[in-house]
Amino acid sequence: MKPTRVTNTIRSLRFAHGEMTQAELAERVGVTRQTVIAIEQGRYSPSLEMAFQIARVFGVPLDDVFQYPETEE
Amino acid sequence: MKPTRVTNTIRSLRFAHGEMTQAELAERVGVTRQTVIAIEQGRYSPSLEMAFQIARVFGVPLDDVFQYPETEE
DNA sequence: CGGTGATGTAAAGAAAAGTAGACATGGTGT
DNA sequence: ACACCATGTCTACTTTTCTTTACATCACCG
Repeated sequence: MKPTRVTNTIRSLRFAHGEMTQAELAERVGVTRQTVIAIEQGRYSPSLEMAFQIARVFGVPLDDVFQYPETEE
Repeated sequence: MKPTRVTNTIRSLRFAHGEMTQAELAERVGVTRQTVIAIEQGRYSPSLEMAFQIARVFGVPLDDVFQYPETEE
């Protein structure tokens, strides 16, 4: 399982939105808590669909949640 | 295989960028031509990582390439 | 006509993402 | 001490994404 290059600010956004728990975010997005943990820790990059859903929960554009660094293979 | 809710403007962007072929886009993004075809046709939504790479090839923000409709479960 | 390049389809399989359940830990509150 | 809750880990499993190969079609050009 290669770690993804995509980083995110989910943890900050959760706290900025009323101490939202991982479980609550998972439920709102429609995935399991396991998945939220893995994404938040950057263990793998989510599907584009899930990325959009997460951004929507926080009411921010996708780029505010996920960042992609310069291409350095 | 449920079709994704995510739509995209890859085809237009390819033509807007000097008649770029699917094969060339695939090579630039680092995936196969098959994958480009499937994404372009919306048969499934790409990984967030690939979405970022495609946007980068065209030099536009991710939202210019991919759109996510209102949540209608 | 024959050849080439761009696009599309299909199937098998590998790889990554996502699920489900069990269990561990640290904090907080009673 | 005990219960509770949020977080995290692990394993095994299913689903989706992506690859590889092969072949079909269409337009264009010689």
